[in-house]
Amino acid sequence: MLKIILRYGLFIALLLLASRFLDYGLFAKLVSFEVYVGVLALLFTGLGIWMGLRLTAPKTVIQKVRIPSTEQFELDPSALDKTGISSRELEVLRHIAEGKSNQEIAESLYISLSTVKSHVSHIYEKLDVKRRTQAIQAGQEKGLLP
Amino acid sequence: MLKIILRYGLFIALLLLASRFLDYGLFAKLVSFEVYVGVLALLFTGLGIWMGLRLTAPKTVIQKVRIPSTEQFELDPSALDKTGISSRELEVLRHIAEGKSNQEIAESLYISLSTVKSHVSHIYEKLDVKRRTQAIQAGQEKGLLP
DNA sequence: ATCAGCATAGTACTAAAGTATGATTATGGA
DNA sequence: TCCATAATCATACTTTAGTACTATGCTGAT
Repeated sequence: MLKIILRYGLFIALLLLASRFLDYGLFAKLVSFEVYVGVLALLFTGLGIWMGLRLTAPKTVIQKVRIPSTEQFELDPSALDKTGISSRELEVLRHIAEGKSNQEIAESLYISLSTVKSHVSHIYEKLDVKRRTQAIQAGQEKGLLP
Repeated sequence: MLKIILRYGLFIALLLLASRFLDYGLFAKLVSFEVYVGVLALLFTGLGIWMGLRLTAPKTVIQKVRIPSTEQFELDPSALDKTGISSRELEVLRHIAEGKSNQEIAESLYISLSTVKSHVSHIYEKLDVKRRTQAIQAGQEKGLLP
């Protein structure tokens, strides 16, 4: 940010220096003073636009960051007691919400498919649902999932 | 957009006219030519920045619209074009996100199970996923689902 | 008028998901 | 210490989900 401003200052200084050598006097016979000012105006307007975009670019980045995160999720601690979901079950539930298959969850957690199925069934009982898609919904509503 | 450009053109023209009356001659005894050019440069740079911001303002508006969508969901219309999801497919996707089985969706929409499966498969292709849980995720990320 | 895409439906198959039951080990709390 | 519960695993089974075709009628755009 500061670098850009410094560079820009340097650029202006250089232009002013240049104008001392290539000043209006040289163009006086070619173009009118008005045209000279006009060209200058357009030149610096373009520069301004470029600068403006450069300076506001960071804002865009901030907004790009904000959209995906939509605030940071934090687990509702009371939800665990209310539902009776254990820590391991919560872990499995999170993997379910990420769209993983039971097999993939098993591999992620280094446990067998049977164990995952067992956890999953318990989760369904505790959340009072019948399918994993419903478990995702229920988990979100109860503050177990983002 | 065009209005802004026209207004800007008019503004330049007025400035040029003004420069004819208040031209350098009047300031010659007060400031050097370099300073005159410098002031002009700064002036038009400022104008350029303002213009640049004006011209890129629509981008900001789009982002402002997307942020409150966290509270009240409204479908991102461009998401349909981007993904190629049809209206019927979107309907099915919504039922999936509600945790319904294919059979239940079929009954809700008064169509056969085959048709639901057909829609679901097309949804998976278009969202580039393999399971309904992933479809829910993708749908939310792409602005198709709340 | 043709053609791409949508919505519908079917069959046949494979792969996951889900249910039921039983068993072992470890652990924290009454 | 004993017991409930969590975490693990297994087997056998049923139900859904998902894939891969094929097919038909309809509509909107070229």
